[in-house]
Amino acid sequence: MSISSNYDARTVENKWYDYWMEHNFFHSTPNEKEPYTIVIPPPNVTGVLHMGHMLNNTIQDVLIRRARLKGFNACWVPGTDHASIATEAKVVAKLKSEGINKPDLTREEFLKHAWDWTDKHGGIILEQLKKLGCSCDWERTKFTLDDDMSASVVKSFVDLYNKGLIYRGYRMVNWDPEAQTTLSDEEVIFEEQQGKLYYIKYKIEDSKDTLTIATTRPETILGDTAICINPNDERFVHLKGKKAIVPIANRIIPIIEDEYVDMEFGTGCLKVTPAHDENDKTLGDKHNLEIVDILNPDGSLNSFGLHYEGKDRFVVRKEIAKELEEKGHLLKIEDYLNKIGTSERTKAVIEPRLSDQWFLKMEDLAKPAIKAVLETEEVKLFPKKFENTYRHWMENIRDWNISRQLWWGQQIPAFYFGDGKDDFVVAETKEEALTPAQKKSENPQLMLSDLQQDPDALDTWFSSWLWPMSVFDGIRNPENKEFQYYYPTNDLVTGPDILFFWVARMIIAGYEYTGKRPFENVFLTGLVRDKQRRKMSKSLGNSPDALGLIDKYSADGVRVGLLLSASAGNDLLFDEQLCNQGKGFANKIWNAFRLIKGWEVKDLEQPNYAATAIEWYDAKLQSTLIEIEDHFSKYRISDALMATYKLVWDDFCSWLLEMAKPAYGQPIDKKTYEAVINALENNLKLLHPFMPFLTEELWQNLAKRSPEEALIVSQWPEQRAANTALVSEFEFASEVISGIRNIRKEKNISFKDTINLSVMNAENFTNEFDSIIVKLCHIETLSYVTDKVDGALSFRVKSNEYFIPMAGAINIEEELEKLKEELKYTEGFLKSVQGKLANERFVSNAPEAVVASEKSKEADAKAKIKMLKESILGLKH
RNA sequence: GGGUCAUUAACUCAGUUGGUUCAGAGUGUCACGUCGACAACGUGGAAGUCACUGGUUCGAAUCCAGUAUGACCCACCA
Repeated sequence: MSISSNYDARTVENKWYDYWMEHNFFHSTPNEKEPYTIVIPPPNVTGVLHMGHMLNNTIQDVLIRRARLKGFNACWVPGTDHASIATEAKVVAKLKSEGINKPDLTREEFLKHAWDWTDKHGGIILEQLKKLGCSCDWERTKFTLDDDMSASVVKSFVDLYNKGLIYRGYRMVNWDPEAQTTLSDEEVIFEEQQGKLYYIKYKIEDSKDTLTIATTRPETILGDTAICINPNDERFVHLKGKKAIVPIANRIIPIIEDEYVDMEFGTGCLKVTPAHDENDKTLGDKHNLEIVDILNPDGSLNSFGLHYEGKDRFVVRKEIAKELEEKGHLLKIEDYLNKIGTSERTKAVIEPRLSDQWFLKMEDLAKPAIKAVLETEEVKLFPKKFENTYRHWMENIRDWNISRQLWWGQQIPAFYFGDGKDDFVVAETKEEALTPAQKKSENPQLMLSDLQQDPDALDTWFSSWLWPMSVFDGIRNPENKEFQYYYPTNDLVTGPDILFFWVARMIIAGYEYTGKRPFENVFLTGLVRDKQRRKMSKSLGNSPDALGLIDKYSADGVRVGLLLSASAGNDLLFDEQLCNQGKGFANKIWNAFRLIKGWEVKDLEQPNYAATAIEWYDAKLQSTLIEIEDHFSKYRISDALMATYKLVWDDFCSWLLEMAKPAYGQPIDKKTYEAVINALENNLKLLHPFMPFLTEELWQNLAKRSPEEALIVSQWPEQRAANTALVSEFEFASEVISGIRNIRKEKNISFKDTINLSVMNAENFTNEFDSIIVKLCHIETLSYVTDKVDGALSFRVKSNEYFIPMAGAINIEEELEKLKEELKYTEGFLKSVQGKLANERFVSNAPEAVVASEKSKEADAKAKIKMLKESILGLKH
């Protein structure tokens, strides 16, 4: 038989994914087993896989596959998000490229286009996740705009409204002039930008006096309705009670007084534009100022902009500065660095704008969610440092603007029957709205056709905050069997960038609707960056093509590469090189398999070395299992992988296989063979969550297996007490082996030549490993001696001394030098230990165990010094 | 402006409540080795005043204070 020395992942990966699907291994239904549930952070329905998705979905798959192996009923619910603003923007742009303007379409026509777009591009990302090996329960795939999901959202809106938590208010909101919708505070990203501060001179009515204000947005003077000064500012006493004239507009506005004005900043005079600034709005309300809104929804000026009407705000800014200058109103312009709010999605500069919107009161809702994370720890964040961020946001939470001037999303279930401020009712459907509307309007003749539904849609996050519940229909039908079984879910894996958008709100919704946490553990992955620490982004072009990587390095290789760099809680610097390491690892395992498969098995006596090797490996596996378990419990996925990596590469391949393998061309005994196969199978189980494809391939190649015996549904190795004594004895033996290898290296003794070894066993070390030492170091005879061997190369492990007789090869000077070095070091070490022990405060204050260990160090060092001195004397003679 | 976190080998990171033989890993690098699973390999080596300055302690990478640098979060200063 011949097996290629290169592992061919491509055909293998497709084959096993199909096999798993065919046998329905990803599908879960409630049963008597304990559930382990993850709901996917739903990616944008029309998005494509990027590195961030690859990372967090690989982690989820690792967790799910491990849980499956550990005997849980593992259920990973996949799905996509309708991403209202992002998707609507894409559809609008696409229509525009076809010469269609959104305002020319009816809602129904537009939605038809949007659904066409979604059907065409939707779900591509889910197909890509399959290539990555994700074992999602595809039968449960959900979309946030599915009928049942939307019904849940509408139901919760009505419910929260009836509880008095949702209200409609005329407020200052964040306006995105490009998408022409409002945004929640969280969707506004502040960016530092180099701007200018314009100093503008205003005339005072019936006076020759002037005053100067400073502003970064000179176009807004057209919306000024007052000038504000600090009442304590002595510089402006003469202005009190006077009126100022707005340049260009020549409107007369009052000069008001308020301590809000910072006398130190700018000129000490503040222009008040209540329509375009939140603070000014507050001032305006306080002083009953007029509100002059100068902007159209698209960011151009309206009729209050006078001759600038129809021009964009940024164009006007330049032109009005020029006009002010020409008319002598502009004193100076300074460079000024300030923070500008921009839209998270469209990047457009946000305008504060007054409008009627829907809000959700957050303060009381947040309380149980604060408690769960910070007090009871019912919900745990990993890494823990995010608890501070969470606390800060939650304790300063503001009401959530949930309405969007978009069509793509759940339409707000509010129905208007008149033009008055309160002429509406909230109900799940228009039909249900009718009776209450008739009552409220005191008009029993009111008909369905008289009701107008609010045109706005809900914020996407107002649907995804229900996700862990709504995917199991827990909002509409909380008593259903599935919801009762799968909820609360176990782990949530997502990025810290949506901690507020999504995670915190899910916790809030979970407690509000079920009184329970939505999940127990939140693992916040780092952001994927490139080697220069830059964020991966489309515009920088530094984000590798996900599928291209899989094609190049195999899905297993990419998974390993990503996880190797994903240390807990840190951003990860992605380096393609690591995927290559993953690919190399797969090849290493493949070749170990090849070696084993190539052995001829016979009914032979098991050699001593093999028996010992196998016993040791079993102990090593057990101690590693404990270590892996610990890493997983702390979500240190990369450490768990590294522990597995070392177990397989170093302990299994480099040690066990070298120890157990028969001489070239010789057969192997059955007992050893079976034990090695068993060891390999255990390794495959540990590796499976990280490298599902390769491991299933080898598993199925090792034996003929029925579908029920597939690796994906096998059992995680049983954990027993580890024989730690054996593990540490082996470490001693491995030091002996290294010592011998070192000497071979230094003296250029080829591995093909046999050598002899004499041991002066001062440590009384077990001879259990002798047969292994003989085998791995190609030793002719191993003997124990009580006296030093003359004319031999030597090395020491603790106070044991090892001799390799080598006529003519000994350089006395060199050997002496080596011994002296070791002596010098050991003496220095002894001195420091004795120093500690001579310190009475140490002896009396330090714990007993620490003192005892120092004493044994002292004894060891003394023994070694004695031995070294004897050796030096021996050589000198 | 407020806050959080970081700073350990060339790179990426571990280092649990201060205390086992002079601080560990992976990668990279260097030397040697192509033979018998694998050169995507094997064996071995080099490489760190634990950012800096003080302090607490018998003992500090670990605790405290300050400084520097960086990252992130929050915030309405015109």
